[in-house]
Amino acid sequence: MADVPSREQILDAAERLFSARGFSSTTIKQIGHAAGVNSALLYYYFEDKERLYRAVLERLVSQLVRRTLERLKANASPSDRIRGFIEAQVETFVANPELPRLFMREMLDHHAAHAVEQIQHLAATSFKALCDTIAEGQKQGTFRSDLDPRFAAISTVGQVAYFFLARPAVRILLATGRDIPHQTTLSFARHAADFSLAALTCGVTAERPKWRAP
Amino acid sequence: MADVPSREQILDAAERLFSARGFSSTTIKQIGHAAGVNSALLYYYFEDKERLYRAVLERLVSQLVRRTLERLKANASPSDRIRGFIEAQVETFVANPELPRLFMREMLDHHAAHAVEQIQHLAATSFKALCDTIAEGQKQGTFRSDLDPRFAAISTVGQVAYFFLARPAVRILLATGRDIPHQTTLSFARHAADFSLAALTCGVTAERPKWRAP
DNA sequence: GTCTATAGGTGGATAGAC
DNA sequence: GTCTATCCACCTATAGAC
Repeated sequence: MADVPSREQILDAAERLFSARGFSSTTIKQIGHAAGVNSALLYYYFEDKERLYRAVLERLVSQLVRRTLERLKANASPSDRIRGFIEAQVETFVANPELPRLFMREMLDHHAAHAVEQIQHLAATSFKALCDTIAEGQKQGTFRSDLDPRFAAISTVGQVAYFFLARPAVRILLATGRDIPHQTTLSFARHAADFSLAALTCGVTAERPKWRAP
Repeated sequence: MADVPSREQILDAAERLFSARGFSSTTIKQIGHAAGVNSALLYYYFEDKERLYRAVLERLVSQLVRRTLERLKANASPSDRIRGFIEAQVETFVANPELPRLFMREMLDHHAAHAVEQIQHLAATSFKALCDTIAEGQKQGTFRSDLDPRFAAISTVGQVAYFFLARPAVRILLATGRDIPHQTTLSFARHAADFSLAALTCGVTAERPKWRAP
């Protein structure tokens, strides 16, 4: 708490506040206070509020990309790699509960956007790789081929992301207390993998693709 | 454009702006301008900015609840009702692109929350009803019984919600232009129903449930 | 009902001492 | 590097004329 450089403390505090309250309702003074430094100091390390925000996003996104790509490149069957992808996604979200929220906020705000590049990076790497894995499984005959692999990728990622994003609704539905127990999160991770793989492998036959690029 | 009462115009403008920019970065003056009235008039119709926000949320949530419940109560098989639910969700989101965004923002902000009641209402009615439909399908033997119906409901709702929420990422992945064509949205709706039903019906046997309440 | 004008407060950012 | 003090812009909300 004491020996951490101020710059890091500022980034950590900003990460927490931006994801909890969003960009515009977080004030420079709040961040300074949470980081235990004077708010004027933020301008010593960062040009302005927006640059600070971008620095926070970059740290987080690179982490997610790295972790998910690792698992997808493993030398395993498409099914196992998809399981690995979902595990990596959940692990990253558990370790960094701010990430999905901050990321979703950024997408919601993207019209007045700050960080479209990060989103593009994520979509072009991690998301794309999942997509390719599904397509490979289809080519091998492991997965049913009448699904658009890109749609299937959205479904796979979406259900997990939603679990973490829609916590208030999820908590009510699961009737958990103020917090969702870690065990429940792990159960859902397993469920999500089962659900996606069931959908992907259900009724596999050698029929030709029915979907075409929209 | 001319004969619409000011109150409605204000609500419409507020709905658009709040969902596009969020609560705190939308200003009273922006809303007044977009509604074509003086910003001071907002205080004639609404006590303050937050009450206006709540009024917007209430309108939207009641709409979604009504539409989805209609379909789930129809006198059809669980599979058909789930298809109907997804269709209703997509139709509502298409007709009201602001809804999912505003709703997600509200969930992200729920720590400093304005409208927890609406979220609870939605979770306790629409979401719960989907859950019950899945459980019914399991009891009938149509759906595999080794899935937690609540988890399956989250997966079902989540993939559709994510498609609408993560538009910047989806656009890049699908390589569409600035907008996602309506046809693509319809295709995804069909996909989502196929995906969920495949996952729910895959390998149906008379085995006993493997999941237990978390 | 709808407007003009403005009070009162807060936020981002800078200057400059230490 | 870190702080104090402060400027200016802008935002919510109100007072009061029409």
